[in-house]
Amino acid sequence: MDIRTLCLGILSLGEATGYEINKMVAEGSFSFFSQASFGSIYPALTKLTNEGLVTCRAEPQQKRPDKKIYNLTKAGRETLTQELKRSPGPDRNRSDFLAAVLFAEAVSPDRIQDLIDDRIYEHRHKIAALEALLEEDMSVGSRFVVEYGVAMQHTALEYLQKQRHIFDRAKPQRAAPKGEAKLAT
Amino acid sequence: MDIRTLCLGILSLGEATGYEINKMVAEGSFSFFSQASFGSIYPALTKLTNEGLVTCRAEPQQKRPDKKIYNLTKAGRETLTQELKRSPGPDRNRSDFLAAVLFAEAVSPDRIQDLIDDRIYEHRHKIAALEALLEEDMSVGSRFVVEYGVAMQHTALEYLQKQRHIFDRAKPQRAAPKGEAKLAT
DNA sequence: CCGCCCTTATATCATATGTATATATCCTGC
DNA sequence: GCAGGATATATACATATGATATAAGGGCGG
Repeated sequence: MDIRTLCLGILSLGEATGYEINKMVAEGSFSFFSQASFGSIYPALTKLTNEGLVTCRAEPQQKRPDKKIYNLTKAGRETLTQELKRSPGPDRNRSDFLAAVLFAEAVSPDRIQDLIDDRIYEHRHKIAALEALLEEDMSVGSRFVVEYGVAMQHTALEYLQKQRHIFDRAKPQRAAPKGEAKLAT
Repeated sequence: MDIRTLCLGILSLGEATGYEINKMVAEGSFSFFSQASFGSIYPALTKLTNEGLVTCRAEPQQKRPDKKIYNLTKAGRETLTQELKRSPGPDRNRSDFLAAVLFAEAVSPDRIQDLIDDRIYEHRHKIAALEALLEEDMSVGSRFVVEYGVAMQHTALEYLQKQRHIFDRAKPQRAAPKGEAKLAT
């Protein structure tokens, strides 16, 4: 799903400005499954406006750039519906933490415990933040997504707590993990 | 973590060609936490070679382009070690599935059950593939990463199985999930 | 037994995206 | 009183993705 479709989807839930979309994606409940920034959101909204998939209404503000409030058009809603008919691509998870653990094993094994302990601390904070968010009112879909996030965070936390000692006496290992197995799909 | 550092990390586990690195990242145990393709790997290796962080040795082949086998240099190993001293950035998870569920709620609620059922099917396959992979020999770090993946897949599967009916009678909802809550970090 | 697709192996190009910065003002906390 | 963050848009630059090119061999179905 590209940023254009993401913007279409967010606007299907109600009008918004580019700034608000960025906030939702960067820190709101959308931050679980998407990621985008000004540099991609503003151009995407401009393009969508030119293509007639969204409308843009400027609201003047004092001593500040005009708010540009975007709304989905009928054509935009149809484009989104078409897009959702296609089966979603696979998840793409990027974790510098897991990479760091795997590489630290070969290069600086002393670092692994710190890496894991810091991560446990972060998971606890994230879980607290998500559970606070769940107190608020939200749609069935939003709650589904946030609770999904909570479940994943809990699993990661428990895994790290259980496994944190497995590297204790491990010597640096040089055996290359092979990529033969067909996991992808 | 950029692709350059990823390549450095993979090469710290043993020499490899660009093609092999791609395979590891696309389908091997690295596919859990990273992703990259030819278009980024080949330029990264070329740049690393020019900077003296890796060496490149060409191995002639018959009727096929020469294999270019890359090795980490001492400088490369030091650069990687330095990089690993910095605390890893937050995970970035992109899930078209979760986005589709959230957006389908507003635009085509009938689609949600199919989306979830397809996803349950995919999770079961992925778990089977990962458990097969665990039968093989691998380093402590690789096993740590793959088992982490299995745990996450199990949680996602169970969550979907438990929650798959919550959308049953849900009407399309328009309430915009707000991005106010401070989750990010 | 012929075509089609997959694998091996490199490489590049157009486009999409992320990072950092620019601009300008107000508010909050120290 | 001032640093830093929030509000709000925008763009330049570097990097990443996805598709395509080249070239040959093997396997499999029709």
